[in-house]
Amino acid sequence: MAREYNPKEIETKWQTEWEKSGIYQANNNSKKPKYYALVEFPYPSGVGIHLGHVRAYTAMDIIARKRWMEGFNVLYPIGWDSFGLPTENYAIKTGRQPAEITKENTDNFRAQLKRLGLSFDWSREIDTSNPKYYKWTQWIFLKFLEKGLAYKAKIPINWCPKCKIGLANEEVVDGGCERCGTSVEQKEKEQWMLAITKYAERLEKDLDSVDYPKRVKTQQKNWIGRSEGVLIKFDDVEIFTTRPDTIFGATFVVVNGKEDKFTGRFVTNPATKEKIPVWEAEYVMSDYGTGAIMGVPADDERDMIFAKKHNLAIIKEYQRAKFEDFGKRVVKYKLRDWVFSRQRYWGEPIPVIHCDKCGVVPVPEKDLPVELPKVDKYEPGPDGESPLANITEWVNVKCPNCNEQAKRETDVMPNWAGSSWYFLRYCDPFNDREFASLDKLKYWLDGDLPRHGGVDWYNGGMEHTVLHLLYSRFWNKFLYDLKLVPTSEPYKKRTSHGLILAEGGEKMSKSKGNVINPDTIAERFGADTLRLYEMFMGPFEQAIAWSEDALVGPRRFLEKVWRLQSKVSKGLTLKSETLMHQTIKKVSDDIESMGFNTAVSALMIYVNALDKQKEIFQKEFETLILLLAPFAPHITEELWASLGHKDSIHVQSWPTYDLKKLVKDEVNLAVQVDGKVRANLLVTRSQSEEEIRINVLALSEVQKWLGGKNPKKIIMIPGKIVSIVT
RNA sequence: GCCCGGGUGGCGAAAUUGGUAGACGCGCGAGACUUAAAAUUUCGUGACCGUAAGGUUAUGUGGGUUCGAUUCCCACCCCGGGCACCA
Repeated sequence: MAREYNPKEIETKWQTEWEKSGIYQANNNSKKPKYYALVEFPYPSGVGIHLGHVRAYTAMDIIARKRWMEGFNVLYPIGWDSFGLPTENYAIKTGRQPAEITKENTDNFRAQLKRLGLSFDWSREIDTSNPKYYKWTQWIFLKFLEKGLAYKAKIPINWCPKCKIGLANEEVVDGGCERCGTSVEQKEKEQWMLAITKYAERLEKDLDSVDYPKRVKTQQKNWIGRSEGVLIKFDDVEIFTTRPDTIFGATFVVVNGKEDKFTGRFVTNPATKEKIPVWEAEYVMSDYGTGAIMGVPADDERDMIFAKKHNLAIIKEYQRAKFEDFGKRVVKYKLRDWVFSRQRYWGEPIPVIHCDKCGVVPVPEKDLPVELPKVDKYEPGPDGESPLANITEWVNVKCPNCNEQAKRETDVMPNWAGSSWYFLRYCDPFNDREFASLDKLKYWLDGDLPRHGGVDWYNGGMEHTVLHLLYSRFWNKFLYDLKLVPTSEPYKKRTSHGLILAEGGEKMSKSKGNVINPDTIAERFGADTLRLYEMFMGPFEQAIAWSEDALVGPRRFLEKVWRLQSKVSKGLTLKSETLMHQTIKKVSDDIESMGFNTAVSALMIYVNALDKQKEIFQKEFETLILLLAPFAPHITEELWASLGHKDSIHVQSWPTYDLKKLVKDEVNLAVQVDGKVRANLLVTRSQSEEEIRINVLALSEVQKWLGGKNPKKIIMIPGKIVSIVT
């Protein structure tokens, strides 16, 4: 009697074994071709990993494992994006140090991820809130400052007048402060900015050279919002338009304002020489173009609505102008510069010093990192400054230039900073002289092919396809211009996974109490079942609702695979040879296109066929578990060992298929009469079209539906369908 | 409001370039095994009419193109993601 399938026992056993042997460690000096597979590193929140992490990390794990089996030297790293607001808020609530909370959370995350049997190279773990890491985040900021791309500007922030604190958009609920409900005001504040708009053109253009899904490219393009137009002067009001050809139809001018109102002024339309009114309205954006537009109601839907609402003139027929008749061609972008300051504690301190004499002085490189001091209280400064402003012994320093009394900058960076370059650090995670050595970056990012270089495959959430992706492309391009990284684009290929929703289709959230802990599931069903289920549950790119009931399907499947081993015998004749080759092809192709649900389904079909056989030959069974290994690494390792193999299944070669053995000789042809299937006909590959045509017309069902009439037309699609039109 | 996706049985879904809609799995029904239950296993399972053979109908709604539409086009409805200080 064979042993029962006991996932808990074998999963712990093999996880320990793999950790000991270090089989997933990337090699910096390998003769094999390299492969860099990347997933978005998690924000280590207090609630632990969620099902979405399992989905994304398992998917990339399958790809990484397949690459190992295909003979690549794989880098599949992981780390922690650990600065951020929730940890700071939790620290305020509990009176504990954010660093201490982060340590607890990352320890928990690490243990949870390890229990899933992911093939991460844990020897390269990084953490954005570790001073050894953020030293380099600060260093990169100083480069931005040095090149004039970091600057200060007055920007309105959300301000709670009662708490005297700047609020994140997320902390504003229905226009009020999340904590006290007081109406939020806009307050102008000096903020550090990064000039991402200087890179707008390249960020847009270079999308052509990368392999991103179309919808991701479209999202990025729309966000950058490139438009070609002209600047035209209506007297002293300069407008921007992408449709200068419609200028003869312009009956009013609109500038940005809080509410719709007539300014009382008139300006001259340079085309018609008519005097037209200047209005204010909210629909015209102050920070796009010149903040003023010409209103052409006949050609623009929004202008039409505005004209009708306020009884403005509408000219329906007018002369078309040439593009540059009345102004000069310019390119404008919707993209705005990046507000890089946060008046918070738990982020990278911005490494500059303010000196009355010298102005803004960068912290010298030898003094990096500017470490976060420990604090006891997180109250903001009197004018809404960061809590750091209250720590006088930290704030007061000598100016590195003139040695006079000076003050540290107390703003910290946004959470996006650390994640804008982390993929570079993985290539050389413990370097203390540079953020990463160019040699190592060249090896892992294909330095010789700048147009095609970068991380080989980067998967992450749909919710990051605009901001994080754009920010990290920007940082990479900046570093590329300084010749510090080898490729102009950071990621060769990007894919995105869909969200996992709660049962019933709602978003999972702590407040709704519908969050499912992957640990509980792994405990009850096994990590292999959880992995397999998340791959099987639906299309990877789409949002999907969790269903606990459906979990038993993959579990039963694994038990069936487990039972098959008792029927394995040595033998040469393969009973399911065609199906075996089809399965190899289907699973191999589907993994590449992230069609994991159909890959699992193909494995199920193969297993069902093997299950019906009296005996299974070793090659049929080994092919099965090799194909299954990336999905369910523990059970397949155990079965592989049970067959008597001494080395791991995860270092074996990926199965290959024989093209000649993929197709059967006979095909079932559907026969349609007037668009409806009325009969079927079995044909062989050697039969001619004419022969098939005669056989089809001789079918009794076809005769019946023709009712004695002659067909007008017969359309033949080889191997698929014959369509008869009467 | 703006930008990007999606809508197919009781449920999750599949369907190559426009070519037999519903693979695979869950659930459900009937049978086998069992003292019984669980597990396993066999068969069935979109809806409607019919004892059956068979027929009709069906991919969010309405229209169009086509021998043929889940797939292409137009209009509408509903759901999800993002909107720059959540990560």
